[in-house]
Amino acid sequence: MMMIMIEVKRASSRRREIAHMKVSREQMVENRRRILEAAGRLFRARGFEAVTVAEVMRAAGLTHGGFYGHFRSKDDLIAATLAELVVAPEPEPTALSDFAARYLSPGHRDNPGDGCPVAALVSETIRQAPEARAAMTEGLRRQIARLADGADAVDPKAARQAAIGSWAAMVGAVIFARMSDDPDLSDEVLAQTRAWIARGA
Amino acid sequence: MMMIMIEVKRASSRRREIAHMKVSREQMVENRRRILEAAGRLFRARGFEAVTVAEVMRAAGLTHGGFYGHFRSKDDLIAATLAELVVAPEPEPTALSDFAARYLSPGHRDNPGDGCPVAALVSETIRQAPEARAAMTEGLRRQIARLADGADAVDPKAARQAAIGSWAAMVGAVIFARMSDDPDLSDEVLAQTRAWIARGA
DNA sequence: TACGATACATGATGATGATCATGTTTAGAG
DNA sequence: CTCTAAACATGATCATCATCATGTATCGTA
Repeated sequence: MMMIMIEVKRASSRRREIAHMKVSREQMVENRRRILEAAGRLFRARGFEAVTVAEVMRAAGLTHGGFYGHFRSKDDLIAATLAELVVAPEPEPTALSDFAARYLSPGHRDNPGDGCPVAALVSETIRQAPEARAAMTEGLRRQIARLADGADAVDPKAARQAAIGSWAAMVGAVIFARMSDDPDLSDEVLAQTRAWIARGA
Repeated sequence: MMMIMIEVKRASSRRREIAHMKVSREQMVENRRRILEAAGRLFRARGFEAVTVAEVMRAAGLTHGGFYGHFRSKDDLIAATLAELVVAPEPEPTALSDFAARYLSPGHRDNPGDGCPVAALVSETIRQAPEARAAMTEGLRRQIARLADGADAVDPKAARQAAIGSWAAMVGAVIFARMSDDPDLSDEVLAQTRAWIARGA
């Protein structure tokens, strides 16, 4: 859930130094990583549509022209970013209630850019290209499995039900909390959802 | 949750008949209603960004030029549409479990255009103008109150907690179900969330 | 009944942003 | 050490909108 901050200043000055330069193979790999990292942060913070290709490249310390050397299209970048964010990470086992406590915290609500990509992007992913939906669907499968492992239920069926219900509630609650323009209601949604989940985990 | 279908064909031919015509006061009121109706359907089906002003007007049987006689801007239309969809309707009392059963049905999942505006649009509303967020927040308040009324809980505190937790789970589950490209997983999310809510309602 | 305001149609305008075209330079093959 | 292809920068292009400008015909007032 946390994110490595990249040094934008450094990247920016580096760009000047290496202007008009073919870059080493490892530098290119590093550049691709930066692009995905920047895209992950920007997409989560502002959504797929609102973020421009040029902006992602700038945040990665490059200019817009080089983009199509790394990705076929913006759709391609979106799919790759989702794959990176939701299917690449190794799932760590966690107790469901611990996870819910962190997930439903004001800190998470207030920092979408380095928060859960599902809460930030599921809804938009509905209308994205098949590859993007596939990545998000795979992420959903894994998250359900992970939470079912961390649920203390009597049997696997009950664990899976708790995982699905709790996960839906967590994501819904964070979306509500981010949308609300009333801070008290926002806090209440987080706290009550957490209590509601604890009651049945 | 249901919607009145407007006769697009009829509206379209009517447009031809009344080309270049100042319209009666009641016709203008009717036109505004049609615009909001069309916007409600299109926004829910495809999101705020993907729908163009011209398209809304066309669906309402008019052309793009007249739009600014009714609304100050597209943002203004968005706010007005949300107000219409989520705060205007008179809340009918419903048992929470009955409501959840309808809400978590495949029929609702498969017809966003005449389905719940919250499931379709909360997430995008986070980045909309203050008026839009205010309308959606007010809708959230009312829905929580309505569901709390319909919950059979021992005390009002428990009812409110059940309302918030269940509502977050319902919206999250419908979003998941719409996003999933795996029909089995999609169905499972709906069914399990419904069971999970029933367990604690 | 005549006229002025208005509701809408048609046709710009201007900005934005994805994608392409071209140039420069050096990494890395030979 | 040479050359060539690659990687990125700069500068188009082209489409898509939101919004504005103008014209027309009728509604509703006087």
